[in-house]
Amino acid sequence: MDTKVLCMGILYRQEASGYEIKKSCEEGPFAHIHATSFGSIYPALGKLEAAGLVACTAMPQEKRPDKKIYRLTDKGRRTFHEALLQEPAGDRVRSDFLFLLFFGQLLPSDTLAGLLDQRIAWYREALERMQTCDTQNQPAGPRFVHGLGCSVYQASLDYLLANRDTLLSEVEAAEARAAE
Amino acid sequence: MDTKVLCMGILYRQEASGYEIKKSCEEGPFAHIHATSFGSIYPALGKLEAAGLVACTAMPQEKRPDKKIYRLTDKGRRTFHEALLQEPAGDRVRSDFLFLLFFGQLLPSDTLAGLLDQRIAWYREALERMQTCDTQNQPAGPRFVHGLGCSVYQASLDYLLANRDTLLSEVEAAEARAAE
DNA sequence: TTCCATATATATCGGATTGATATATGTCGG
DNA sequence: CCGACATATATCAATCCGATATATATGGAA
Repeated sequence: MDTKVLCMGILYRQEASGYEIKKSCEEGPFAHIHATSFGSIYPALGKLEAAGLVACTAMPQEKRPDKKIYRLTDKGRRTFHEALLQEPAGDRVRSDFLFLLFFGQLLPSDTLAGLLDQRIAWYREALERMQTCDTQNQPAGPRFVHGLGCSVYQASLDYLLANRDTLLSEVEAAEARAAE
Repeated sequence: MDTKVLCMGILYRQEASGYEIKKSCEEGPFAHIHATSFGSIYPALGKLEAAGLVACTAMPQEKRPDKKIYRLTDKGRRTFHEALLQEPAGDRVRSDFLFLLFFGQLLPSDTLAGLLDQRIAWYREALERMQTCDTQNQPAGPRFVHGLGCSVYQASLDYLLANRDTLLSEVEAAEARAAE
């Protein structure tokens, strides 16, 4: 499932520019589902247009670069439906945060505390944003995924709050022993 | 934080071959932390060796290709400690499963049911494996990350079990309406 | 028994992806 | 007034992914 299918999925719901597609993957409904970058999106849109799966209208904007609005064609819609029937690949997660925590006992304890507090703040903000967004008028799929996301983030936050101090005191104790 | 740092981290704990590093990222202690592939690991080990950060011993094996055991050098150890102080990049998640669920109302309901049940089974197996592994003798970092992983997976599983039937009946109802 | 899937083990390659950078300009706060 | 941030597209080197090649052993199914 590559960036082309991701773009088709976003355009399935509403037309958008490359910039707006990126935003959907960062703060919008696809945040925390599929990370991507401009370097993937623009080439993907180009290929989709060449294949007749999306169409593009340039919107001239005063004092800004033209905005190129893409929308899915009928052919694109059919192709997207077929793509949804492919067997999904396994999740791919890459978390520097978890990797660093894994080696937490090698870090200065204040660095570790900073890392934990930063993450706690991040989860709080993410949850607040997610809880204020209106899901009532959405189809069942987005509502389900949204609820799952909230549950998982809440569980992460709860765990961090419950275990932060224990971890820090263990690491501090190890630091004190090493300083002897 | 690229594959080189990942390899150094794994080799920090114990020496290993490229094959074993991959296994650490799939079933071992780094599963669900940092996904990677042979195509990244072998070149990374080559570069680390060229830079004198790891050393390699070829273990001739009867009836099998030589096993190349890598271990971290002192220089590698120092470099790894420095790498841990770098600001971590944000998590990168890519989940075909969540993407498909998002468009659940476009899928045949039996396909959707299969998707959900497969995932439920996957979480159950993952949790079982995780709960049987001994964490008592591990440092604070791995123990903390392990506990976090269990909490998050448990929350996902609970949500799926609690909401599976609701989602399916909503999608089935939509299917019935469409068939009219 | 033969066949096939799985496991051990390294390695490479094309194509996809990342993160940084370039190019413009507007806005908003200090 | 300046720097940070937002809008907007685009490209590029470095890196990464997934498939494939090369060997062989084991264990289960047909």
